[in-house]
Amino acid sequence: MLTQHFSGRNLYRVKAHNLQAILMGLLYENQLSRAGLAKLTSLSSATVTNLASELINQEIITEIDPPISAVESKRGVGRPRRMLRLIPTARYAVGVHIGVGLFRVAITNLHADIIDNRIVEFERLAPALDVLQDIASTIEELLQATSIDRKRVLGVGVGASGLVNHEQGLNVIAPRLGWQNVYVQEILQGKLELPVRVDNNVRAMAIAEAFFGAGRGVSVLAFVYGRIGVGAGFVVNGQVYRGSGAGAGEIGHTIMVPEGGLPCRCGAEGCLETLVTEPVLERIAEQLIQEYPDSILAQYMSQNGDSKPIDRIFAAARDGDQIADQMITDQIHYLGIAFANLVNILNPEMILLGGVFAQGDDLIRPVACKVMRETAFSGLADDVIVEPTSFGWRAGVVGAAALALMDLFYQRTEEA
Amino acid sequence: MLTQHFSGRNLYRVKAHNLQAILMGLLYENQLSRAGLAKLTSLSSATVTNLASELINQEIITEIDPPISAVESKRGVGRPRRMLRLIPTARYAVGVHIGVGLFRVAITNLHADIIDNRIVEFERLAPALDVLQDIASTIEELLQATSIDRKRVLGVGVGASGLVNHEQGLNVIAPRLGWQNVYVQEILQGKLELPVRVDNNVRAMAIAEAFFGAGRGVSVLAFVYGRIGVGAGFVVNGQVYRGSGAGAGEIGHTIMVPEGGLPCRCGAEGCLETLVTEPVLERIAEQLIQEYPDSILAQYMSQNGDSKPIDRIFAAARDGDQIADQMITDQIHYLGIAFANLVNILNPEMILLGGVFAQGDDLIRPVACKVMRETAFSGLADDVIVEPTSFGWRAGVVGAAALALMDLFYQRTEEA
DNA sequence: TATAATTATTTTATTAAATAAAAAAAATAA
DNA sequence: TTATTTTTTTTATTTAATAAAATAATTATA
Repeated sequence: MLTQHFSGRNLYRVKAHNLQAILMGLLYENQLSRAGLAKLTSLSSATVTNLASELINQEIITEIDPPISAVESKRGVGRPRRMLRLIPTARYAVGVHIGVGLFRVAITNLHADIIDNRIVEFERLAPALDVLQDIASTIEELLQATSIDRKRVLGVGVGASGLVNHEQGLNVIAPRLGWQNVYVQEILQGKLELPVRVDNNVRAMAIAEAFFGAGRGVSVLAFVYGRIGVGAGFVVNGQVYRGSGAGAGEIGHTIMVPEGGLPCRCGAEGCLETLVTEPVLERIAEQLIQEYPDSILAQYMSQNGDSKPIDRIFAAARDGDQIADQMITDQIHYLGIAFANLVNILNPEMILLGGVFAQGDDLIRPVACKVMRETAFSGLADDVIVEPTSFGWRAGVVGAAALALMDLFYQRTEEA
Repeated sequence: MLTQHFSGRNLYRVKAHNLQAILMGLLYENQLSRAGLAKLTSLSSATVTNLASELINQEIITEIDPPISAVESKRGVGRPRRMLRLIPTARYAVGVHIGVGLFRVAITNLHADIIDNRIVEFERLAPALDVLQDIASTIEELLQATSIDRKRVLGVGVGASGLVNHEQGLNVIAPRLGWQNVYVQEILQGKLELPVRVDNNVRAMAIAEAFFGAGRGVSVLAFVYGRIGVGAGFVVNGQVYRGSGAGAGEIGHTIMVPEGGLPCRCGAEGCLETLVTEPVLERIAEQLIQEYPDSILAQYMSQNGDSKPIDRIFAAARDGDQIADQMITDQIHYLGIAFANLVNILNPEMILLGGVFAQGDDLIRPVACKVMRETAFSGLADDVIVEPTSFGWRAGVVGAAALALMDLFYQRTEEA
């Protein structure tokens, strides 16, 4: 049952909320005077003074030394303001991104900047418990290596793939790992003496962007990630949108071709995932090089080297291969339609791209945007900002750390 | 810019919030003791006593007379609780549903029960100002007729069709009325001495269901309305979801057939609206009766009488016409896919149907549900509750009144 | 039947927190 | 030098919630 809108506000929760409003204000604006904070939060200046000095005593925020130069940007009459800012190293968070056969662990400061990180491979079908044990050990090792005071570590955020129930910290199903009903939060919390929060990894990336990346201040943000599957995460008015159960954002399984579409591993036919993922693009490229053995594409694909097939496809398209370019255009057309559908339903202000969509941004974005704007209802997509993720391949770990930062620091709701 | 999560909590806002938590609790539970309210809101019983007596003095809530009969349901030891409940007639709200060539006005009490209502036709392409003048006069007339004290009327809610910006009270575009950028709120507020709130009419219906109808207590509610077009409204955790601009819920223009779909009046091809609206079903029925002139469908369609063609189509299907039944199944198949897409993206707990979808509920719902459950990702739709609207044809006006009730009473956020 | 136990509500005194108003601080402008 | 302006801090006050105690109204039990 839903109880949010019945819940009263106790006084200590008011203070906690106001402290967090100040922290969020400083996170968002980077530096702000007490007067500026009072205006932003609509609290009185006296209250801001009090709350700020509390945060200064706790060494979470600090006054910035006044600029020595008199040639300061905009200086007016009156007592000069003293700017406040967060001390980014006051607290830390650990982020864990669980990929397919590989996990990444990073420790970040309050700005979600990575201090140090580890990448560890694991057997794709290893038991969940073994992988989680591995993760726990890696976190311990990372904490040792960075010699960060454990008391300053807020906790661990985990971005897992598949359906994840954030409230229960439960990875309901992760098809590609063969995981089912893994209580990640409980298990990891047992191994580490730290609070743990778990969410879907794409949702975590959306959180990172909404509070620490390109999506700061955006009212409705959609993050769309494509790799082996396609998923989306939404942040609405500074709140993560998770749906009623575990499963908002499964955009990869929206039906694009209701008749005669390719079968998807989910059982349905014509899902977006059958059209625009990394394996799909690779498979089509393989077919094309049979048909056009003299193309740049065929040449690039057969070369030796470390680069992944998808990178070669993008490289071929960039180097003028019409076949590859047309193939990408044809397939990404469907991504554009998916974006239009997203716009029609959710009306986001911004769509950010991750994974292969970010890797091939120069090839993918123009096509997807054009189709989206042509297709969406009555100019609804005209002002939608579409950009690649600001975190590159780090989106996963930064997202997981951001999840911990929001849940355990900036928007913490648990009782003291 | 987005400022919600920076805003501090002033003390008077705390009290206002707690008063509203009590009102929402009583709205939701119908009757509740002070102790029950304390538990629900997590406020102390002393606080509940104080706030409740304030509301009793204002004659907004009242104590229920204790049951005379000793054979009361569940009675335990201890001092018996005194139940509190809303006085539904303490305040009233006016709802206005602007349809195509027809508007409905109703006045409701705090439970969104209709006290009295009017239905007025207007020329479909009449200037917006004339229609709004008509609406204002009808409201005045209704207030006169019911002789309700104007001081007890909270305000007017308006459900308009097309894109509506709630914040600005602006009907951005209403294609079927030829309206563009009509400042409905400003105009009506000028004509009436009452606060006015405007929103999209389907969104208004969602609000009605979420707070006064079948969707009470539902975490994520989607209301899907079909008539001449198809639209949706969402209520998430007791908050209306409106998107970043005016346009969340334009589900009718999501693309169902990306290749070879029928052209839609919106310019795109293969929109849901080209497949499952009232005019589309009628058009296909017309074609079918050419082909099958001896069918029940043909017979019903050619009969004299007042009933609308769509009712005859449904009647034919109900009376065993295979042609009509198959046609409905074929078309509603797409509605099922649209539901699956909605489930994949938003993961609602409940989907409520309005308009033709409610009229033909017995024929439509089983098909749409079946397809939805078969198509949605990994059992995500298994627990989704699908039902027809609990307000029938009143959904529009009740929705508009509900909008006013929420904005101006139960969830009012404006400063005192 | 009297008394104990239980639960709900109200009252009283206290506490937490925000804030208005005044004061102080630190600059520029006249 | 003095006035003005703006920011910050301090002081006194106000608002609102709440803990604890008291009261009320019942059932259970001796």
